[in-house]
Amino acid sequence: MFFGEYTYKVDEKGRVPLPPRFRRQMKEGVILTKGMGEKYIAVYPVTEWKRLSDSLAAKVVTPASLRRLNRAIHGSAFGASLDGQGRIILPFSLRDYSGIGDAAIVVGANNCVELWCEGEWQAEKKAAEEQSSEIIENFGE
Amino acid sequence: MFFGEYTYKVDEKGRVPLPPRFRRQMKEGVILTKGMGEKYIAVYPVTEWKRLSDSLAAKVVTPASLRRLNRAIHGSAFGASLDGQGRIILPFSLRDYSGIGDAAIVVGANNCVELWCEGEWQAEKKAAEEQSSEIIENFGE
DNA sequence: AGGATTGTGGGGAAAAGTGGGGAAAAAGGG
DNA sequence: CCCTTTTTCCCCACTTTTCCCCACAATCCT
Repeated sequence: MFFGEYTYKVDEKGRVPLPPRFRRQMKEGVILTKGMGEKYIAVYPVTEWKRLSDSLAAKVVTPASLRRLNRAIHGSAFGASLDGQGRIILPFSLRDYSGIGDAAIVVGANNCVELWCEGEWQAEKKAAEEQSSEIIENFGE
Repeated sequence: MFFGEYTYKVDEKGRVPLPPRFRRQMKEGVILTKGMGEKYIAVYPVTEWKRLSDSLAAKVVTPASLRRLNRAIHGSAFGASLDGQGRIILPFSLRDYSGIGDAAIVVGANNCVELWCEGEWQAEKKAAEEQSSEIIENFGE
């Protein structure tokens, strides 16, 4: 279970530290992918990734749209592991996609960790705030 | 069950004592989140937080808004535990959000504890006072 | 009044953030 | 095919921050 919001620098080599609390669950390595929908980088522990990947494989036989999703997800996936300081290296293609420059917002999102650039993250938070207030209002029913 | 209103100082390191009566229920650690709607910090015992988190996951249906709500809730949640003196450390982002400076109002609110800054708390109390009479009138139905 | 508990503050050890150097591996050219 | 150049990756080191413990003073309870 991941939660919390942290800000880290990205050094010249494209390395980003992950919060110490997250590291134990990522000892076995991680998978980096493009986020779905919004522009961020998703970081899955390998065990969690396998779960998702398997559940997708079970459904992928017929529908073309699912095959396409499957291809998109796996095609842009990178394996990575933490170095001695608990950092991962971001492939350039993902850094470019997400807009992350020399700083990254690291967000715990339950079963995965998300990396955002400052601007996109602010916009997302604002959007979430507007949307969630209405969800919460209707929550009692 | 938490109730009562207390005022504590926040020291230079961002530490706030919790009332001794609350501490036993928080031995296992707590989760700090932004309050919903008004600007305060909510403090949940971990067991209570899991209950809420689960019931929320069960209710939300559509994937897009689920992702966003999931992110909003987990992203603004922080784990913490009491030190030897019964204090917790407030992350800077939450202190900033709530407007809490060097003093905090600690309010027991049944299943969680709320931390308010002086100004917001006075405004909230006043608003509650004006509304409460009519709320109570309609409560039986 | 005395003891125990609590609010408040600070100091020191440990860990985390950040940056850089060097060895191994990969790529490229002769 | 081998040597040179570049890139990658791992380890080391420094600085800052965090966290845990101890200490004093005020308050509450008996």
